[in-house]
Amino acid sequence: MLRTHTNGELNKANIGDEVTLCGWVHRRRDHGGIIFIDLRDRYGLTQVTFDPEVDKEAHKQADVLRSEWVIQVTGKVIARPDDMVNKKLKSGEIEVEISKLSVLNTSKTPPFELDEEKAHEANETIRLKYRFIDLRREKIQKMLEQKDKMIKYLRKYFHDNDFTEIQTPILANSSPEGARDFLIPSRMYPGSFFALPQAPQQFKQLLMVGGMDKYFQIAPCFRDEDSRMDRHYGEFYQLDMEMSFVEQDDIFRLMEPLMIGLTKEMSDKEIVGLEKDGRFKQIPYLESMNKYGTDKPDLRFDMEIVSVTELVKGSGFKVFADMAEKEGHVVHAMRVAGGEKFTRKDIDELTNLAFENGAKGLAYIVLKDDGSLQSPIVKFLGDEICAKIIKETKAEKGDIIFFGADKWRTVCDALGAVRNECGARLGLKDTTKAAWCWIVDFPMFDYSEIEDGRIDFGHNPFSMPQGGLEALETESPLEIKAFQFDLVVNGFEASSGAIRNHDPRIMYKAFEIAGYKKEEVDEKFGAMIRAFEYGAPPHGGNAPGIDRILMVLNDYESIRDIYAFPKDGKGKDLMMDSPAKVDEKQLKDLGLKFRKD
RNA sequence: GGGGGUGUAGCUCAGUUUGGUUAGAGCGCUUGCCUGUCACGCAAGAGGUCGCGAGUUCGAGCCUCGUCACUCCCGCCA
Repeated sequence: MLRTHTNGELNKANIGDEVTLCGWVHRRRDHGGIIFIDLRDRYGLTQVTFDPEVDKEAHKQADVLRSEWVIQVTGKVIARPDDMVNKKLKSGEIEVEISKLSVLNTSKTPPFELDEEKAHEANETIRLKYRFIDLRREKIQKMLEQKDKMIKYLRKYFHDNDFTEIQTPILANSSPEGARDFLIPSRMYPGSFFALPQAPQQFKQLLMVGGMDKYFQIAPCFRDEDSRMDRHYGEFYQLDMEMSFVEQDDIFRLMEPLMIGLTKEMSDKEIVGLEKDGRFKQIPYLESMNKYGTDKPDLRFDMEIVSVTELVKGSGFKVFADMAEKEGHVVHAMRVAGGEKFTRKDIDELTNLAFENGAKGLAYIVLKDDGSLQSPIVKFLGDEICAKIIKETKAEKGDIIFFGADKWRTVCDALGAVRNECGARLGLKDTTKAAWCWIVDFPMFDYSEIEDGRIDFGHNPFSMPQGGLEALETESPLEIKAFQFDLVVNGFEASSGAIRNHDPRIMYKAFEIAGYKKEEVDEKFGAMIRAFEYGAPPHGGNAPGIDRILMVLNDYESIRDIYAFPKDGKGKDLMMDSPAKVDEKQLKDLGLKFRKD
C-alpha cells in the first residue's frame, strides 16, 4: 500500500504516529517559511505542513506543488495549537508534519475549480468534457455512494423476499410499440437487426412462464428518445420485478415497505399523505385527472380541482355556459389558497402556461381580504353563481380561483400545469416531504392522439383488462379499465406496472380492438403468444426507475446528476466524444452502405 | 421536428437599454515577498477571433439576417 491512512480518518488519537498519506493537492498555502497543503481524497481533507525547520529538503520540494498534483507524504501527526483548530474539517484537530514527499504525478491546471465553497459551479458542458475531474468533487462522489447504497438496499430487500436476480439479454428484438429502438446490425445475418431492450418486459414475462416466479433485476433499459430533466438520454436503469400468482394489491404490499424503507435510508424526508393504516393512497386515474389535472399528482400540497360544469350551465358568461353544454366539454375550478398575493405578472405567466397546455385562457376570481371579488368574469356569472362556485371550491378570503373550460382532457392538462406551478410559486413543494401514491385503474384503451378517432392502447398492450375477456366482448372499449398502475412520488412517475395479460385469447381480442390483425400480433409478439399457449401463470410486476427515484429523494436538479458518466442533453458523451464515426470497413462487415453526405 | 433561454479571459459573470478612444470584475494562473494559514495575505504580471459567418454603418461586443453549440420545454417517451 502506498498509504497507511486516508485523508478522512486521522484525529487526536493518532497524535505522535508516523503516517503516510496519498492524495491530490486540493489547495496550497505558501507562507514563505511554512507551506500548508490541503491533501484530498474521497474520504476528506488533511492539512499537511512543510516546515523548513522540520525537513529542509521536503520544504524545498513542496515549493513546486500545484493544484491536483498527486502526492505521497510521510510525516508525524501533531496536535494543532488550540486556536488553530479547524472545526470545518474532520481532521481539523491535527495536522501532519511532513518529512518526506514523493510526487506521484503532476497535473495541468484544471479547467474549472473543484472547491465547492470557492468555485461557482462551472458550465455543465465543460464539466462533462472533463468528467474525470468533476468526479473528484465531493458532491458527485457522495451521489455515487448514495446510488450504490440504494442498489444494495434494493437487492437485499428482494433477496430477503426470495426473489432471484436474473440477467436478460441486451441483444434483443426491436419492439413495435413504444419508444424508438437502438438497432444493432447483425453481421451474421445482413439486413437483420438486434435491438437494445427498452425494458426486459417480454423476457421477464417469459421467465414467469418458465416458472421463475419471483424475478428481479437492476436492469439497463435503452430508448432513443430525447432527454428531459428527469429522463436521461439513451440508457437508464430500472428495478425490474415480476411475480406469478399475485393480484395487484400483492405487488403494492411488496413495494410499499420498500419505498418507505428507501425513503428513510436515502433521505431525511418525512413521508406524508399515507392512508390511516400506513398504506399508500390508491387514486383511480380518472379521479387523479379530475382532482389534480394529471396522472402524476404532487400530493405534498392540497390544491384540488372541482367540476363546476353544472353550476355554470345557463349562466350569463357565454364561454362557460356554452362549454358546459357541449358533449365531452367541462368547466373546472381550482381554489389556490393564498393566491391573492399573485401579481398581474404571475397571473399572466400562469395564463401562458395554460395556453401552452392547449387552453384558450385562464379565467380567475380573486377573493380579496375586504370580501370583494376581483375578476373579469364575475359580472357575467352573476352573484348567485359566484357564491355557489366559491362554496363548491371552498375558497376563502385571500384565495384565487382559476377556471378551465374546454374539452375534458384540455382542462385537465391546463389546470394540472397551473396547479403544479402555483405549488412551486407558493413554496408548497416542501423538500422535507415525500408523498407516495398509486394511480390505479388506467383505461385499457384510449383515442389515438394522432389518428383521430382510432382506438389505441391507453398505456401498454400487456396489461390485463379488468373483467377479462368478458369485458372486452361486452363493454365499450373506452370504459374498460386495466390492471395497470403507476407509482408516483412528489409529482414524478416513479414506476409503472401491471397485472399482465397471460391469456392468448384475451391478448388477441385486446389487440383486435386496437386494430391489429391476428397475424400482426403473431408476428410482433410471436414468442410471447406462443409461450402463453403453454401454461402461462397469472403474473404481474412493475419497474421503478432507479435514477429518477434517487433524484427525487435527494433533490437533484437533473437526472444527469445521477450518473457517473452522463450523456449531455442531446445524447452525446462529451468526454468520450461519442457517438462517433466508424471505419468504412466496419460498415462493410455489417452489410451497411457508407453514405458520404 | 417546433418554441423559449444562454453564448464576452481558464471558470463565474458585468458591459448590449442609447453603436463611439485601449472591453472590465471576482476567482484561477505566473512571478516576487511573507513561519500558523485553512476561501491565507501583500505586490506585480500574463491571459480576449466578445460562439461562427455575412450585412448595415465613418465606426459593431452592442443593430439586422443567417448559422452553430449548450440548456429548458413541446412533440416523443407502451
